[in-house]
Amino acid sequence: MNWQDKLNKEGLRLTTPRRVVISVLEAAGVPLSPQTIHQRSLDADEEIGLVSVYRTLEMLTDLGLVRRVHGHEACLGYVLASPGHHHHLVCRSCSTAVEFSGMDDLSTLIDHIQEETGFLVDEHMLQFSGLCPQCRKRTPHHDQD
Amino acid sequence: MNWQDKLNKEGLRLTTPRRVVISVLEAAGVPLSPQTIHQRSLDADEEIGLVSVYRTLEMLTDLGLVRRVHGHEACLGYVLASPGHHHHLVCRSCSTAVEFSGMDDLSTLIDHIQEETGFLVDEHMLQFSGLCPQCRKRTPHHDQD
DNA sequence: TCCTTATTGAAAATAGTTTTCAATAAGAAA
DNA sequence: TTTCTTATTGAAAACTATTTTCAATAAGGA
Ligand SMILES: [Mn+2]
Ligand SMILES: [Mn+2]
Ligand SMILES: [Zn+2]
Ligand SMILES: [Zn+2]
Repeated sequence: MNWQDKLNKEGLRLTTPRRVVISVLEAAGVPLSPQTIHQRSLDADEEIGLVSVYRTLEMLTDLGLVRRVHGHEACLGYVLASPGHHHHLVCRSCSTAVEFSGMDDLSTLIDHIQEETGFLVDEHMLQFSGLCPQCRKRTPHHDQD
Repeated sequence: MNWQDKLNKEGLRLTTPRRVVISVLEAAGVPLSPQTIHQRSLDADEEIGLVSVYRTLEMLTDLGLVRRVHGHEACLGYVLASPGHHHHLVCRSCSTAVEFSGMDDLSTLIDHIQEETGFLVDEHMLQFSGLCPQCRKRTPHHDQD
């Protein structure tokens, strides 16, 4: 299903600002902040308002089509996300972001935590960072620690 | 080692604002925002500046004595942290935060991700939320889903 | 007790995000 | 295609969070 249908199905309209935000995110493939998305759309001679960037990101996040990616310190930005439960792995050198599920290993961990703490665990946030294959080549090797 | 020594060891001074921030965090046991910490210190008749709260939190975070806790949407706040690598589990009802390590299960997951993606994974952020034992009792039961 | 300097806090500056509201344009219907 | 409804836009203002500046203060070693 294309973007037009995805939005119309929800009674939403595929407008120029929304088209532009989506295409900037598609072209980037790395997490981008609202400001950066806005700047890149201006660079592409698409004069949309920063407010619309915020509103589009919120809307797409609600639909599960975009996801926030966080670092230890702050929110790194927004990336297009495929539907369903998964997590992101971000390269600390070039910011390339890839998705993974990791369901099986995590459920083992969650079971252990529930037993140890007595908590009922129903939500989690998990993100990894490291070096992508390309950036590993450029960086001097370290032995695994 | 007490707080006095922990700070002096680094050439830092244990001042009134720092003492107050620490005692508010100790009394709370749940993640608190800078604003909340400031308000609670005023409530306790300790008139410190909000700026000092920010500066103290940054300093303690750098020393690894305090940790930021995040939700999917935003930063939930700061909690005292024991030294070393671990994660937090936060109750979505009463905000109680407990620590856990989960090293073993995670390293299995990390190995899988490294094999699948070719990334070198060297950092991660993992946080769980759910219901603590007390809050489970107060809440109508749901079967595990 | 003295002295050095790390630290404080009021104020201003900066940054990020949300609200408001009249004008506009998407897309369903005719 | 044209019309009509209303979801959406964007400039401006409001709001909130955080950082910087700098003269005054106080921590703690000497
Ligand atoms: Mn998961
Ligand atoms: Mn870990
Ligand atoms: Zn990379
Ligand atoms: Zn609870």
